Amino acid sequence: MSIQNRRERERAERHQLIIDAARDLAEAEGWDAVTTRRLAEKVEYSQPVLYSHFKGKDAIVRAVAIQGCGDLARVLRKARPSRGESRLRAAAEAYLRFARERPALYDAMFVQQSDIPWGTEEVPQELLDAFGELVAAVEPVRGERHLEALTEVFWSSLHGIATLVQGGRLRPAYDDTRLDLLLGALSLAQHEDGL
Amino acid sequence: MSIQNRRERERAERHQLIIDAARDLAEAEGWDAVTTRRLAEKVEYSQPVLYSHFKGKDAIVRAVAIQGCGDLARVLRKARPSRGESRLRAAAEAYLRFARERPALYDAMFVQQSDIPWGTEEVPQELLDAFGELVAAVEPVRGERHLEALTEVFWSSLHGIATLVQGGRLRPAYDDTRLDLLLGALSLAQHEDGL
DNA sequence: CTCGGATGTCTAGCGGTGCTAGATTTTGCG
DNA sequence: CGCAAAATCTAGCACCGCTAGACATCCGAG
Repeated sequence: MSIQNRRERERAERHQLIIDAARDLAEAEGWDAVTTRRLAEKVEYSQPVLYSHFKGKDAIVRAVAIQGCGDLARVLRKARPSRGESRLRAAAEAYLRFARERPALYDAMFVQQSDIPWGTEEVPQELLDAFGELVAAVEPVRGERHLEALTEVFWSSLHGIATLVQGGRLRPAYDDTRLDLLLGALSLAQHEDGL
Repeated sequence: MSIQNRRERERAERHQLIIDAARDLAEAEGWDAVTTRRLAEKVEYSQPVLYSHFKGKDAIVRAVAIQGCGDLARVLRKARPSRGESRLRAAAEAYLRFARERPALYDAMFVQQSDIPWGTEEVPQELLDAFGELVAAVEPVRGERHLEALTEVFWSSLHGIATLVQGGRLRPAYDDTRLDLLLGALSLAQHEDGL
């Protein structure tokens, strides 16, 4: 009984150790550097141990991605607008900061294709949480518009900006103007001049 | 002299043959299926021939991507609004259709990271053309806003939608509503009710 | 305390990848 | 024809994800 528990606990710890090592290695050197050999060396076990925890390399990346969604949800929840700032802007800035500061993690979450069931069935709770935070940020400006679809537009725009910036495909000089324009467009406020 | 010309011509033809084969193979079976061995087999040469034309596999993908930008530019140029439709909508629909119908090509162009100099120096003309078409589509709704930055927002939103839809991360049921909301937000027109 | 089976871990290897050195064939000219 | 030069191929390297089977460790029964 207790022995069983100890083994399960140790196993769970090692499971998390693998996930952390994969994420750290990816953030330090990119996902190309995350090979099963290097990962095994980093956790100080041989390769087959990885496969006793995960079905394959993809499953490890998937685990990193899902936990990353949890991180993103937390970041968005803590993103509260400073005085005079809209909640929408606070969320947008937090989202883009997350993508900028943790590009490899963001890549695993939303760029690399994976068989995470984003569809209707069995969506990870972490992703629902993150999306829920975006919904909450959009709600104040929703007006008469469809809340979930509008949130998808908001998310898509942020995602597009994040990935195109990361790839060096947008001009850094426009970073601020671009965000202002997006927030102005999504808000119901009539586009005031002078910006 | 003439022999030289003939050789150069044959070489150019084979250069293009490789690019076409890579694109076709990617569109048929995904980029994972594009290995140097399979590609060499498809063009009926051995692997080293590929390396006499391109520095490496990345360079082949890059060539495919750049020519894809030319395709996109052409598609956007031909996208003329039907009666009652805004030019912005025509461009958006053409862009999303391109991404949907040629996902592998789109992936090479804007998702896979590459060292194409998107920055200031030496941007491929094809990309400038494509971006120019987007600028032209945005111009009518620009108002007092910064044209290039607004176009970047438009592009980013389309790109975000295209990639998230491709990854199955957005709900297909909202496809139409989502686009309506985006176009409504970007247009200066006050968001009319009933949609 | 010993021993045997279950559990856990490792070594070694398979078929694949991108890429390249050196051998080999083809080419075109004197 | 003979032969240099150009073009092309064969064969191999180091690495990849993954796994079968050998080996080590552990725990409980006698």
